Amino acid sequence: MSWTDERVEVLKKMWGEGQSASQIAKELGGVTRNAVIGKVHRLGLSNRTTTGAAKPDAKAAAPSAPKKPSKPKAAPPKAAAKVAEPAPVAEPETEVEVEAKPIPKSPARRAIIPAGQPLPPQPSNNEISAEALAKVSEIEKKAKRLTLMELTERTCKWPVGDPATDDFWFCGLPTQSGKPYCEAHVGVAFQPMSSRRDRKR
DNA sequence: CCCTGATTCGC
DNA sequence: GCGAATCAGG
Repeated sequence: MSWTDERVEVLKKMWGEGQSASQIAKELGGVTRNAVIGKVHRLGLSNRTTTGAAKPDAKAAAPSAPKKPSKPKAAPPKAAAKVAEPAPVAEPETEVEVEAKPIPKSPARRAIIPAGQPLPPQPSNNEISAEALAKVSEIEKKAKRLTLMELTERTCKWPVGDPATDDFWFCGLPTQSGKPYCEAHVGVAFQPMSSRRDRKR
């Protein structure tokens, strides 16, 4: 695989969105996360302040080559700008000036749940600790939002949203330990059967 | 152990 | 330029 313009585009986009290198690699396919990281660095976009990492001195000591500030090249000859630019169909338009940039987000709410389908383990307001619930909604902001295909053995499989809706995804955060869910979701998924007071014993 | 990104260096 | 190997941190 090679770094075509499209692939670089995806790389830039996802990296900008804060996706991890491994996720980007999976998305692109045919490359490892190392490749992605290498490319990211070569492209010059690196800083993102996530997990600390940067040890110039370790095994191979070759510190005599400082950084060279990349030259700001402007005006790439290649036609770019295809990001979400739909339908270049021939249009009898007289004005090309269309600066209307509506938010691409159009949540068409239609929460329709197929009857008879077992609902996902969404936390009902039962006896789940308020803390756990709060924690859940908290981490859902940071969820990886994986699709079904992207789930692995160690990604949280907690479903979020309605399966019948567009915004349905899986948490995707790292599982805590052999559990199918991340820490926060484990908290609400596995209730320590508390309500079971020793009835007759 | 799992993950993360950073760096080096042979290709 | 590329990315596996390696390192280092969480």
